Amino acid sequence: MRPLRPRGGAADAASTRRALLEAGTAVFAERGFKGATAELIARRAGVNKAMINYHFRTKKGLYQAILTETLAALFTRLRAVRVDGRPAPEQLREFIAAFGDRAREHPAFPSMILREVLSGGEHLDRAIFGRMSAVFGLVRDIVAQGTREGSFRKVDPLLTHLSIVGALLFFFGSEPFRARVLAEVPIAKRAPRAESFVAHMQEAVTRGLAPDAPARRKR
Amino acid sequence: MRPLRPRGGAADAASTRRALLEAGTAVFAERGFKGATAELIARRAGVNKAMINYHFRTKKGLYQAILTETLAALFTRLRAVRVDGRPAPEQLREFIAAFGDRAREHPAFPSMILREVLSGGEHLDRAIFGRMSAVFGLVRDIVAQGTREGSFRKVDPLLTHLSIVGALLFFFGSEPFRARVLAEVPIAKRAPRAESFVAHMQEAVTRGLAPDAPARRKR
DNA sequence: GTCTATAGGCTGATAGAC
DNA sequence: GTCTATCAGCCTATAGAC
Repeated sequence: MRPLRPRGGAADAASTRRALLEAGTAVFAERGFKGATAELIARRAGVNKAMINYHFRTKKGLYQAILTETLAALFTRLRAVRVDGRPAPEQLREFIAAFGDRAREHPAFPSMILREVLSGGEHLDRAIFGRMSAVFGLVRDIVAQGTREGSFRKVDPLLTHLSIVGALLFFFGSEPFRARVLAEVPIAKRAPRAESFVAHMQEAVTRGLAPDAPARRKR
Repeated sequence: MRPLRPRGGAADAASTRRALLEAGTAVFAERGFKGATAELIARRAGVNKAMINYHFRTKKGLYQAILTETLAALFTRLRAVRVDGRPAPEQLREFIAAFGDRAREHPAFPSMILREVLSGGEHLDRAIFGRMSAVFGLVRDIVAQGTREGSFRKVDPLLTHLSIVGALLFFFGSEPFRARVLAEVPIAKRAPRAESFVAHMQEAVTRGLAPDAPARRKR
C-alpha cells in the first residue's frame, strides 16, 4: 500500500523503471491485468501515471516485461538444481525448495503466473511460452533420471510436473486468501508457514514417486 | 461461444435465469470478474443484457449466485465419500475422483474458484467461506481417520488438503492453457486426460501418505 | 524524463415503453 | 418479464508544456 521509492531513492530513469516493475508485480498479482489500473500502479510506485507509457509503451508492455523477468529469474534458479548430478530424489527436493525460495523472495509471482495460466495465456508471447516449457523440461529430466536410477517408479512426467507445480503455485498464490479465512473462521491454530509446506511437499512427493520394491536406502 | 438457449428452449423467467447462470460460469471462468462484461454474458446466454440486473440485481449478484451454487454442489458431492466408513486411503481416492467428476461435469468451476482465491476472496460472503472450510473439514477428517487406523503417517491435515486441492484446481483450471501450449510447443504426444491425472493423484497421494512401516496390505 | 490535462472508448446500471 | 436507449463513471493512452 505504501509507495515505493520514498524520498531516499535517486529519481532517475532506471529507478523509475524499477519502481514500476515492482509495484506492477504487486498490483497485477492482487487484482489481475484488468483490475490493476495504471493509476494504482503508479501511485504504489511513487511515480507519475504517464511513466508507464513512456517506459513500457502500454500497460500490457509493463505486464509482459514483468512476466518475462520473473520467469527468467525463476528458471535460472530452478535450473541450478540439475547442475551437479545428484540422485533424482534429492534434485526434486531441491526443485521444490528452490521454488519456495523464489516465492518467498517474490511473493507476487505465483499469483501472476496462475492468473495468466487461467486466462489461457492471454498476454503471453512466444518467449514466455518457451520459459514455461523449459521449467517442465527440468522436472521431466529429473523424473527420467529417477526412473533410470530406480529411485522413482514409472510415472508420467507431465502429470508429475503439473501436480507438483500446481500445488506449489496454489499454496503461495493463496496466502492472502488463507490469511483472511483464518481470521474469520479459525480453521487451524495458526497460518501454515512456507517452510512447512515445502517440507510437506518434499516428503509427500518423493515418497509418492518411490518404487514398490523397498530397494532404496532409508535416512 | 455459441449462445445457450437456442430456439428450442422455453423462454420463461426460470430458463432465462438458468441460461445466465450457465453463461456466467463460462465467461467468469475465462475472463475473471472484471473481464467478464455483462454484454458478453448476455450474448452467450442468448438473453438481453438488462436481464442480469433484473434477475440478479448486479453483475456481482450473478457472480455470487454462481459461486454459492457451485460450491454447494461440490460439497454435496464430496461429502458423499465419507458416508460409509471405508478405510481412509479409499476415501481419499474417492475424494480425488469426486473432485475430478465435478470438474468434468462443470469445467469452469476450478477456474472460478482459483481466481476468487487469488483475489483474496474479494467477492465472497460468509456463506461461501463456510462452504470452503467445510471442504477442508472433509480432508481433515479423512486424514485423522487414516492416522488413527495406521494407514497414514502423521501429517499436517491443512498442508495435505492444500497440496491435494491445489494440484486438482490447477490441473483442471489450466486445461485451456495447456491446449494452447501443446499446439505451439509440442511438449507431449497428446494432451493429458483428466482420468489419467486423477489416477496419478490417487496413487501419488496415498503412497505419499503411507506410513514408514510396511504394515499395510498390498493390492 | 517527467508532469498536467484531456480525449476517446468502454461498461454497468437504469428509465421507461411494451 | 423483456427490450431499447441512454447516461454517468472509469480507464488507457497521448499531446504538449516544462
